[in-house]
Amino acid sequence: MVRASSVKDVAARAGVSLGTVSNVLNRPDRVSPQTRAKVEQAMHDLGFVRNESARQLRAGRSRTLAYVLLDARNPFFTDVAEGAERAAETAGLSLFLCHSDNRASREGDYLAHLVEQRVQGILVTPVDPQAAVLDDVRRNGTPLVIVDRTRSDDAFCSVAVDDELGGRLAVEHLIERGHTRVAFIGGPDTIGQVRDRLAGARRAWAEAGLPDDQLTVVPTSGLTVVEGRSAGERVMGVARRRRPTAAFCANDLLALGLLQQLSTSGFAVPGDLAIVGYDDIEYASAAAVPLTSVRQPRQELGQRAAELVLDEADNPAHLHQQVVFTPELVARRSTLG
Amino acid sequence: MVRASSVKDVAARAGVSLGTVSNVLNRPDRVSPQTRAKVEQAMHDLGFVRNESARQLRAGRSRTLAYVLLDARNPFFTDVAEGAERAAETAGLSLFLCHSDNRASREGDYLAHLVEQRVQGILVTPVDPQAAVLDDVRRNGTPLVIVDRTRSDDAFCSVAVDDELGGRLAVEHLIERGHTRVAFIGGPDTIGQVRDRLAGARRAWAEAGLPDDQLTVVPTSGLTVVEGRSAGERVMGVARRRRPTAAFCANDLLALGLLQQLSTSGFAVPGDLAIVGYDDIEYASAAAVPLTSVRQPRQELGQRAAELVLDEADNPAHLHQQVVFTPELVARRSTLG
DNA sequence: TTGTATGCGTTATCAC
DNA sequence: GTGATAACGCATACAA
Repeated sequence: MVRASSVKDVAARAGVSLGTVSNVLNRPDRVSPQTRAKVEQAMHDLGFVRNESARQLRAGRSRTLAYVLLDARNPFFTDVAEGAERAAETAGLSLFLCHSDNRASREGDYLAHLVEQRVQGILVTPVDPQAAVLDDVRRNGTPLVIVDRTRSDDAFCSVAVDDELGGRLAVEHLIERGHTRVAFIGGPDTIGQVRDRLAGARRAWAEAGLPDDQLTVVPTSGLTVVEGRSAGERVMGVARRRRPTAAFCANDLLALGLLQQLSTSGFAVPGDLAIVGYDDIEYASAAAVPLTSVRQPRQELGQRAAELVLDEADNPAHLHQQVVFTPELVARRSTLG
Repeated sequence: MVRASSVKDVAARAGVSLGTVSNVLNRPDRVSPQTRAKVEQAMHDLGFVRNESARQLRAGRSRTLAYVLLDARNPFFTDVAEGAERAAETAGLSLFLCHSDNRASREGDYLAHLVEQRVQGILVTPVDPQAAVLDDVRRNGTPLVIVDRTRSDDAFCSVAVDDELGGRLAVEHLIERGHTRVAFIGGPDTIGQVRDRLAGARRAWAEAGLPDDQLTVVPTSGLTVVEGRSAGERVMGVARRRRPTAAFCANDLLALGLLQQLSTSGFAVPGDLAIVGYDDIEYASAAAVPLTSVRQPRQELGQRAAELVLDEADNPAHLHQQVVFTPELVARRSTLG
């Protein structure tokens, strides 16, 4: 096909005016059945497809949302995306995914492009929630919602999950199961999520009246399977009578690595060490010993974010809000034996 | 911000004509430094952002590519996307990801929207490579490349990996390691990839002069961890002297499930059963026993696909081509002991 | 019911 | 070096 055909071409072929073709497209009831048939035939013959750019230029707004995410490989984000997708579908919009791959430059490129495209709204899990690029988007009038991060000011809507509560839930569960020596495995503490989960854990520990030094921190340099294995070696290297009887991992990948290391070394889970993970990714329940984990309402997170961005786009009286979801503990064999 | 500002607004504020503003944007060398400074100042003051729709309407083409993929949760596809992303970045384009989630209807919606947007090109791993929706895209003049699937006709460019060769590599490796009773684990055989990998395995088996009935097929109803575990129970339930000494799994998730089942039941890998997986996903090398696996050049797949779609968009003499990449066996402890 | 004219924001061509 | 103007494809207000 040399050139896509336009309403003008359709009009010519159907022997009607350009306005009539437009009416067939947008107010078919105002067109007589015969004329409509003629026009539709012509559209079919020519393989006519609306030009969205022209439409959008005229309408002043587009029919798409976008989610700029940090890591497409992390099931957490794809689940969030799934929730956003559903909300978009309901609103008759398309959702495009943009993978920043944790790189600020790529995130910036995407945001700039999306603003130029005049998308209806942007969801973003930013590399840095404080970064000025986000304010630039706002200045240019594109609605934006921050997902799974929060920002000190309230210049944007945001949706997140209460990580401190998540940490608390994990540790309270372990305390209930009778553990009095627990390891927190996670890091680096530059990650806000890690800090908050640990803070919640500590608070629960203190409230139970347990001595500070029996909740030990085993730092990792990342939230990966490999780091989990290495942490496992450190934890199990401790003399038995001083060794923790349970571990709370800052995410499931760490927990899976830990689990692997233990079974390789002949330790029993939860007999020698009980384990709680975080995120409840699919692999958590599919692990050799199904993992107890803290579940975040991922799809709801995405769905709510999309709803907020649409409200900001449509509702002149829109007010920014910070939505915080409640996590939930899912108990499985790794703590229940 | 009530309304985004346009070149006209900028021109008014800078006290120049609209054409000059355009020159500043597109041919800055034709504008005197003073004028340019004035205009740039005005753009800054107003927070001017180019309207991509108008630009695109004028130019007749957009500056984006899209990849419509089946399953954002599968690391295979996200790696393909990563490769495409790199190629897009090199060409100064943005790549949008569209997640069809294996649903033909959503795939259709996305394709329609992308055609209306007049994107420069579409990469797609389709639910059904033969489906007519793909031809519709072509009829409307949007370049399209099929990724990781092939089609009987050659109406499109496609990039894929030689699955039959992959199956052959896996089985040849096991034969070299001295195995003479092997299980192929995978299914359902409605999936072309599964059929091809098995076909390759059978061919290698026959060429080695081994008896047909010593390559047994253990069917699964999906390519998941859970299915892998259940297959493990079936394989290891066989009396020892008739039991396979090695298994070739149609993908890594199956292999991981199998591995879990074995270690839970006290079997040794590769001592009691050697395992070869397929895809070489990240978790394969991070498994308790690192997995031997067949690696596909995922990023190259995406990169090449993007290059092909750009060639189709730019080059009038473009010819469709079917690119088939060669897989590679990565040997690790699960077969080497 | 159908046709005509206008403008959305940008770019490029052509005078000045 | 700068400014006026037409065109991209569509949707709408209005005229016929």
